Amino acid sequence: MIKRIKGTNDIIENAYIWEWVENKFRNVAEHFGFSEIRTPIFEATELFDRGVGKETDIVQKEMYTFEDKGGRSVTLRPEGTAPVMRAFVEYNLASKGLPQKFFYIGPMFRYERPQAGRLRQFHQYGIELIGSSLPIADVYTILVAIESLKAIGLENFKLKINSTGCEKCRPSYKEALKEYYKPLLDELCSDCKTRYNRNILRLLDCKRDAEYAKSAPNILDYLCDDCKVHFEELKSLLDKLNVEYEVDPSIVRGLDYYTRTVFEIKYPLLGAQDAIIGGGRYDNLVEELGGTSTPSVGFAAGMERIILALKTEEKIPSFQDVDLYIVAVGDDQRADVLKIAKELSKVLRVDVDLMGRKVKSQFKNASKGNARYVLVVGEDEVRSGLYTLKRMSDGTQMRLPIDEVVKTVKDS
RNA sequence: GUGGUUGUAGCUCAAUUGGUAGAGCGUCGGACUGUGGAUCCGAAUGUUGCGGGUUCAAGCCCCGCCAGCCACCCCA
Repeated sequence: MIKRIKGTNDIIENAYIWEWVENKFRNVAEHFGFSEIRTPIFEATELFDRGVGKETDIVQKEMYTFEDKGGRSVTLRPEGTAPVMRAFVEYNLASKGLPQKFFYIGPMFRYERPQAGRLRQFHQYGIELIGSSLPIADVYTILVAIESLKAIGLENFKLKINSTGCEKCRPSYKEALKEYYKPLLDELCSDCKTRYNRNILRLLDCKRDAEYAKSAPNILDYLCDDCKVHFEELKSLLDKLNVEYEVDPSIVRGLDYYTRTVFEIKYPLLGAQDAIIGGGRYDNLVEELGGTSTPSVGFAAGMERIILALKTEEKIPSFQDVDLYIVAVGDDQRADVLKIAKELSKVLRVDVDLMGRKVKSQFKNASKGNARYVLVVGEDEVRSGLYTLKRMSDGTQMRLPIDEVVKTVKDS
């Protein structure tokens, strides 16, 4: 038997949940003035090397990279921001005026060890707000994130924010961290030892060495004046909007492009993979990709994790499969049933028996499929034009002409 | 990539000191020849995750692989 690839999923009975969540998110993004962008699933490898950062774990060990038949190095996208920004630069979208606001929903690929809430093909919903350096843009982005979660009825999530500074102040902070950790180096875990040189910021969110991180220097004490003002304004705006948040200096994103604001929305009930949204500001990314410097903010939301969270709150709506199941009493009525189904399918969700079942089994089938109504088509009905309509919730029956049937089913 | 743990019917699980695989649910059919969700009766279904080894005999013991889950790691 051929089985699915490790770390991938087939969405079979839950597809309607996905559709429902996607529609809610799409709707929120559009109501905040974002328009959808669809970029390719694979890109030149160089895009992620430069955008996400060569030293990041994503690029170092998690990308699906291969050579195509033309000898190009190609990579299945591990995240959505770099491709959107590539398109922004490639089509010179800045010329249409700023800001540009995009959202996307689609599959991403990372070669990781799978576990619940972490897949090799997973799906993200995200937005990019391109062109504004002001804190109101950060807040707007955070609002879209929160309103998206609220739109699907999610409640037990927590917003955490932090600032990672900019190219002016981050170096001095990194120095301070190196000073702090230098004498501790021997006691750190092996991962942290390599991170010490490669990306010292990541020492802060290591779970094993969390104790050391507690008394480590705090980035907020090292911010330059501009970054400090930006962060203060962000917080005061959030306060004015009554958005609850927690400042958490251990929030360090794993992608190199972040500057200043970073935030995470956590859903603690999910266990180890509890970050359902991650985002922040990336003021240098456009320039890194060869465009003219354009400050931007955005976030990415993990669809699988959000749907898991939704399940813990039992907020998933039930799905009504069928409005009207049309029963053929005898084989002579099969064609009549098809004819009626063809017409009514224009306005109702209909279903019919395709297995040659007897009346009783057709009813059983209608029940199983949660049909709200059953229409019985027998010799009598065809002759008189008066069809038997049964409401399944209480079993009441009536005889009606077809247009009355449609009206009754639609109006209830 | 590291460590731990699990893998038996579509699902949840059972199978004595190794003795040749079973129950509930679900599916399908019948009781009810034009009426569902209840009840009763009946039926079908497994290369015991895969491959090898030990043994007269392996679901059970041993080795390898694969997959799921948990933690690390990573991050959404």
